[in-house]
Amino acid sequence: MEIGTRYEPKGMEMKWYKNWLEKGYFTPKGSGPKYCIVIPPPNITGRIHMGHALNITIQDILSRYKRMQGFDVLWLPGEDHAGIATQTAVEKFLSTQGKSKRDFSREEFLSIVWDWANKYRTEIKNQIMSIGASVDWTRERFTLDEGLSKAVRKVFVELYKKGLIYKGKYIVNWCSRCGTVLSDEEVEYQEEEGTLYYIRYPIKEEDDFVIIATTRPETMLGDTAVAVHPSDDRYSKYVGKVAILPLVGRELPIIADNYVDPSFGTGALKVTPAHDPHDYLIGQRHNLPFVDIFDENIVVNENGGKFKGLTAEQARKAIVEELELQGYLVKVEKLKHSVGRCYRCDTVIEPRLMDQWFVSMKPLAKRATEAVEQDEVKFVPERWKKVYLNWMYEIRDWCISRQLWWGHRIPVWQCHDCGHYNVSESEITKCEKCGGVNLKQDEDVLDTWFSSALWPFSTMGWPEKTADLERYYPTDVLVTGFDIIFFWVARMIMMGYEFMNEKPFREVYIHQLVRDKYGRKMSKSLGNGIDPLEIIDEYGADPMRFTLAILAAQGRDLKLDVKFFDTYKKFANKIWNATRFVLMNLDDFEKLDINYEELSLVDKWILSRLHKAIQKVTQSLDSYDFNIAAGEIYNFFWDELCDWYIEAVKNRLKKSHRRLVQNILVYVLDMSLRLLHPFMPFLTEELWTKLPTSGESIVIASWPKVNQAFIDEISEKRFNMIMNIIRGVRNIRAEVNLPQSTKVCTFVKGNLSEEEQEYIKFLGNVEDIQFVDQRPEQSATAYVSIDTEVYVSLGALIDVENEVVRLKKKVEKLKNDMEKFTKKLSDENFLRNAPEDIVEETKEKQRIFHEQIDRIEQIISDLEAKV
RNA sequence: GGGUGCGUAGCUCAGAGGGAGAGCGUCUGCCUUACGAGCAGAAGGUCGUAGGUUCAAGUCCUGCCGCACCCACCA
Repeated sequence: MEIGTRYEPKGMEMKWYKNWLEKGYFTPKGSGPKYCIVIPPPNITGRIHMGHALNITIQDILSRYKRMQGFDVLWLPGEDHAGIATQTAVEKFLSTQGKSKRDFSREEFLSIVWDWANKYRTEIKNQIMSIGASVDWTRERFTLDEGLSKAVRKVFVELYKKGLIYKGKYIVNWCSRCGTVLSDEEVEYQEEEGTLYYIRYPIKEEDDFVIIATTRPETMLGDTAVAVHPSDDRYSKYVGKVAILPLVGRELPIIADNYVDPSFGTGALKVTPAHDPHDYLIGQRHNLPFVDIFDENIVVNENGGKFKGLTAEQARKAIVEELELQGYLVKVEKLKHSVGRCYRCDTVIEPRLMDQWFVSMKPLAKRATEAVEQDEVKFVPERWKKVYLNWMYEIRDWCISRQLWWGHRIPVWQCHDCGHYNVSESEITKCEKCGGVNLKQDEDVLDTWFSSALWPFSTMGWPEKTADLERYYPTDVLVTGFDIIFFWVARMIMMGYEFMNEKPFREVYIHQLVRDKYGRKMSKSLGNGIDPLEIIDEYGADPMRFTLAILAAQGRDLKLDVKFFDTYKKFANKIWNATRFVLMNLDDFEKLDINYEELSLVDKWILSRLHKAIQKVTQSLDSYDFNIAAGEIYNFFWDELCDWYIEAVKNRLKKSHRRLVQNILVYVLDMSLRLLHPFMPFLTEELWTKLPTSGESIVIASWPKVNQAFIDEISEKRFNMIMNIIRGVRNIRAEVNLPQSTKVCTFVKGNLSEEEQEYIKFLGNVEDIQFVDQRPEQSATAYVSIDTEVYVSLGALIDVENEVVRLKKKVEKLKNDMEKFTKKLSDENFLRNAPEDIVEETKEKQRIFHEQIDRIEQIISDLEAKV
């Protein structure tokens, strides 16, 4: 069968993907041992990025590997409606058309977002397909599907009934751009250079004052107290007195509270209970008034008097000017402090006192914490366990209401007559408490992560008792990045135990974050993103996948440089051409029952190497060491199979060994392609199906098993020697500047079989091998071991001085290496304490070095005698 | 303040108790009929630093120096 001369991924990939879908390989059969992964649903905000590509590649490697191992694999796909992110994206889109959300009713706006969602879902689906993901599309889910929405409502209602959901007025994080509150996790803190303002607050009816320090002078409009530490002598005389708020005139009690740090600023704190979480607590403790000075756009409201209508920033400027003018401003200092910003739009977060819905987390956290402590749910790499646990130990309540339109509307109908919250899974028209019909559903939607938390079971049909839940829950592994351990992983574990009474997954594999080649986060603003679709287009999905896999060591970051893709595209091409070579030599192929004893040395060598590779790849995949698995197959295929085995058998294919060699080649190639398939599904399918021994599809081919009978240390050792002899011969040619195409003659002291001589002649480009008792004149030393020495006849080309220098260098190196062993062996403690096999091994190595050095030194002194 | 990870070849990174590895880059040869997206050969490292454990330390422990990051606090 003929194939083209170059690896060309275009066209080939989608052809196979369609074929796989038609054959239904990705839909599990529903019987036998199962393996299940649910995909982390991508947001429908746009294109997938490299992080998704890595995430999907890893899951696909696992899925395909397990499928080949005979597991009934379900990899369940879907997308996330991504509340804030999507609404922001749509609003941005509308603004390019000169429109805004306010131009539409809620229903109209939602219909626009639904169009958007449908469009991007299709696009993302295509993108996932183009990577080659073997997901079961017949089970695709979306977080806003009716079924999943039902699950969301049921969970809300049940948590409410258990008293784990409550509504209350607390300080929350407000993003004025998004127009919604955020959970604590959605706020990202950054160190920023700020200013600390020292302001004089006069004492009422006294000619005295206290100085407070603040980074946010504008919030003084909402001050309702001044606080000092109870044991701060500097201020004890003021406690109980009243300060006058400059510019405003409000009377502020001076109170003592332990929260105040006497060493910060002046040790006196202005208390703004409505705009700072700590001040809020102080306000509660001391029963202070709460004065909210901002509206929803963080513009000063009527409580700000003459500053009304100014943004926070403008207000700060105006207030500072005014303070200075009136002599209240004492001094300003630079101060580094951290500022919270919205994780979606980077707007500065304003703490505000608002009435919101919360989930009480401590009760939910209990089992989810124990489960991870006891490794019922295991983190890989293990260090993330600690990160998870630390967060769980300190868990705080979760603000789940969002002032958005896009999402799951909160299933609460408040009665206008009696104020009762009617919490219900379905629309309610009559108040269950007072019977009134004046009900209004809560305007807010739920945090997008609320539905994500249910993903492992809601996608399988919960709350119905479905066959899928029965069979596939709990899932086997969750593959995700560390950045969403708190957002998502922790919450899934909590919800899984709460509603399924069972963990959602046995293991959590945490992979790296993909960064650019300088280690920076890939972002739109930096323009340093690498678009997986462009990479697929230019290099192919298989090389991209292989690149990501081989870089996926268990670290924190994956620094990605586009040039890596080129390297592994070359590898794909190598696989392509190696297969092409094999196929070109199969015109008269006939399958043989191979008798191992009949095999030649190279055959035994490659089979041994193959089975060791099978072992290593299998073990590495079992432990999520994708980089090791990929590296192993890369080296085996390129170095051993292509550069040695195929090179060696080129000659043998012409001879009477042809049949046998064809069979070994096909076998080794077949097994190699299977090992490669999880990494490079398209290429391996394309090539494997062309092999004479192949079946219907490599997707459903069985995973290679290690056959101990093929592991043959003796043949490996012997062929290793042959390789070293050949390298030695080539080396000498390079040393004396002979082209490798120049045939040379060699002399051998020792024993080599006919077959071994054949390899040396063919691969070393050696014309003739003569056996001798000692080194002949005018020859260079290519190889020296205890029982075998190989010399290359150079005739007049030999430069004795050069040869001496070369050998001396070699001896030097050998001596250096031997030194370590000699040292060890002369150490009594080593001999006494080291395990016997190590001592023996060391002695043996030392002996080998010693003899080699002896031999070469003798050769050197012979040569020197002649000069 | 609490925690995590990382310092190994010029670059990017593997390796985690017994002779320092890969890819890229560099240098030298090769128009060898599968592949120049290739083949052969070579140069290049006191494994951040100081101690400790051990017969034996890139590898385990401790301190230090650098670089990232997470959590909490930040008037």
